[in-house]
Amino acid sequence: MVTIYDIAEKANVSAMTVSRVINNTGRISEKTRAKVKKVMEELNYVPNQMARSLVLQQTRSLFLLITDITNPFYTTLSRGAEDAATKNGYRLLFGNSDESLEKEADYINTILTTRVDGVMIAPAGDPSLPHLESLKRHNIPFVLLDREVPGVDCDIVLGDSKEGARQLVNHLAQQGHRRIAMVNGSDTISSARLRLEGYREALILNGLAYDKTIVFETSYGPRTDLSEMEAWLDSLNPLPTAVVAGNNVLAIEVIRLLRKRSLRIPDDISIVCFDDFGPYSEVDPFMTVAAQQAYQFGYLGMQMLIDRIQNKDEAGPWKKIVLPAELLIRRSVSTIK
Amino acid sequence: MVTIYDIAEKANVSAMTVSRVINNTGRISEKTRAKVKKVMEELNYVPNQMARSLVLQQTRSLFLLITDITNPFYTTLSRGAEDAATKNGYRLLFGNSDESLEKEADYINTILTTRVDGVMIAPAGDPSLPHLESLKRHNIPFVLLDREVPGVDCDIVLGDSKEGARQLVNHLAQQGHRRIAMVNGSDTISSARLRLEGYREALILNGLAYDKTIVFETSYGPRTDLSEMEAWLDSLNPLPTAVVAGNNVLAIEVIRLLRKRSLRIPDDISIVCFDDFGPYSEVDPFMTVAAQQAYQFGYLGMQMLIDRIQNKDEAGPWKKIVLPAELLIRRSVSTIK
DNA sequence: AAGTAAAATGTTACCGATAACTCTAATTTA
DNA sequence: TAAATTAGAGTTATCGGTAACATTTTACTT
Repeated sequence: MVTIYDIAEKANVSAMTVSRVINNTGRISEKTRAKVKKVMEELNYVPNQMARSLVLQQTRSLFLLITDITNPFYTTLSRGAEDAATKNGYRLLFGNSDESLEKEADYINTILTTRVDGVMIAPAGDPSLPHLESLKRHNIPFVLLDREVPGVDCDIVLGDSKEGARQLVNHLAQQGHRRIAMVNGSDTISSARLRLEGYREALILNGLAYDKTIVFETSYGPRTDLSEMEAWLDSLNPLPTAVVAGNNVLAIEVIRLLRKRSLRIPDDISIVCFDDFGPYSEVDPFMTVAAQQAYQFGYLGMQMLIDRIQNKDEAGPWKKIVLPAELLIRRSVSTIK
Repeated sequence: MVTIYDIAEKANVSAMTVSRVINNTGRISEKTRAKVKKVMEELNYVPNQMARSLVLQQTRSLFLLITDITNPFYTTLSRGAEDAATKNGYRLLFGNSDESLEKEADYINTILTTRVDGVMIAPAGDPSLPHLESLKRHNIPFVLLDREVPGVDCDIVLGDSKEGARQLVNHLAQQGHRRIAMVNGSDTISSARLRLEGYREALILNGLAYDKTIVFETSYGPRTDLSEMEAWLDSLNPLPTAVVAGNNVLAIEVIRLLRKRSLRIPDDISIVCFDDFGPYSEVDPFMTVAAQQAYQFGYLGMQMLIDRIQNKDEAGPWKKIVLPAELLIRRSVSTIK
């Protein structure tokens, strides 16, 4: 491995002079600068970021931890985050926790040991609290995405889950649906709680009763085994005329089960969900959704994070951005006379 | 920041003893070990990976560079890579080059300066050559994904692009299509060249002429401006009865343009493409595709990479894995009498 | 009880960079 | 022309760990 000492020796200067050329600091004569640069090229020199970070006590890199890399909500969010990070001269690294607290813990460990300058994180849920406390303890600035965690004060970007759920249910009610089921993410996740609340409130506002036997709670992430969900679905008698899914992944899984039973959508049963399907909705604009501004989640969150990092001393009040969801009416809901 | 020296002082031992406790190396009495561990907990000690990597000359982390984080082919591939990396005790970092040579160069720089142990990379194209040479020069093991780069010898995982394209065209021909257009990725990308070749060969085998005016070449990645593609589409007279898209992203963009013209699929025009849409095909199994084994790309590639890293000295011959594509017939192709 | 092997711990140097300070030669100023 | 700046370098210490070697304890032999 070529080091600044190798360069220094070959160029007949001190290592410090090489460092100055690399970083464009201090005073260097044009002649020496040229000489050093030439040697660097000749030897294919690449600075060692670890050595540098060790002394500088900063890495110029940020971390984005999402819970499902195959979910277009998060990949679109990632693009927003990436754009904002790059624009500000930061390197962005990604991690995927898979909605798992254990994987999240591993990534938190990576984050702490590699001393990144800041973190954007979609927490696995309320039990992520110790992970976030750990970040706090070690003074690593972070921004929460999409999910609040009780007991944690920080900058955060949220979607308006309650209002989004209300819109979905209102739409179904307006189309004449009276028996509306819900498949939702875990109760330990703030957005799931709010979506359930919105669902409930909208039911009542539309003169419908809330019936907890037609609400199924599970994980937001894709599961390998659908049998539990299947058992729940089979237990419903009569079948609901519509299902609200807590996110796009759940919607797909419900659809898979419905297809298995040869139930047609929307003829036999209607379905709506949170989050759009990225570009794939265009292939066939089928699902009626409450679309969230995924790109903005990432972009705005990243701006907040960088802001926080660069003004670490000032420590203004915590900021909270709430982005509204938009109801996109497509073909997955039937009208009931 | 708490260091091993802080621990050492408080526990009344030397820094080396602390290091030994952390790494479970050397001989330590149970009493000291317990004492040191207690102090580490009290002070919330987290090892500094940079300092460690600096002396160990290895990071235990790998890098995966993909070209489109919003493409389900790559996100599914990522999951495969992640699983294989985690299983082997490696940390995996992701980067997204967006099919851009410049962004790729930035990531290569990150890779070199951060001294990761190995890299899996879907190169932006043939012009990625210098980037890969750079990795070689600095002795960083890498595995290529999905795309060959002339002039580079290395381990690689490929899809059978030629055969996949043949299958798509054969299917169209069997359904009676005679005028089959193609929208393809850049000629600087090996998979695009092979897909074009497969398309061409299959045309001829089906007694159809190859007409280069109905082949449009562009980037695989999503573009913000569709006007060029639109102009090409408008120039086609008569309109082809079917379009083969070089990947899923291109298929979506073609569909967007066709919809804009109120052309119905498959009634007015049929479309097929390479790569499936991940779970989203389930929402509405619409598009007939040559599905690639995305997860396997990542998983097998990662295994090769780790193998190469762990047997760096042995240096066996370069390995090449070619994964077949599977034709999934759905509803986007009409039958012409 | 003295000698020795094994176990437990400590010392020193180094990984590759940069900050802070020092030094020398050239240039400016009075 | 001597004194004071200033430009252009170099020296040394340090970031937080670990390897290799050195040393001290402890346990075991005879």
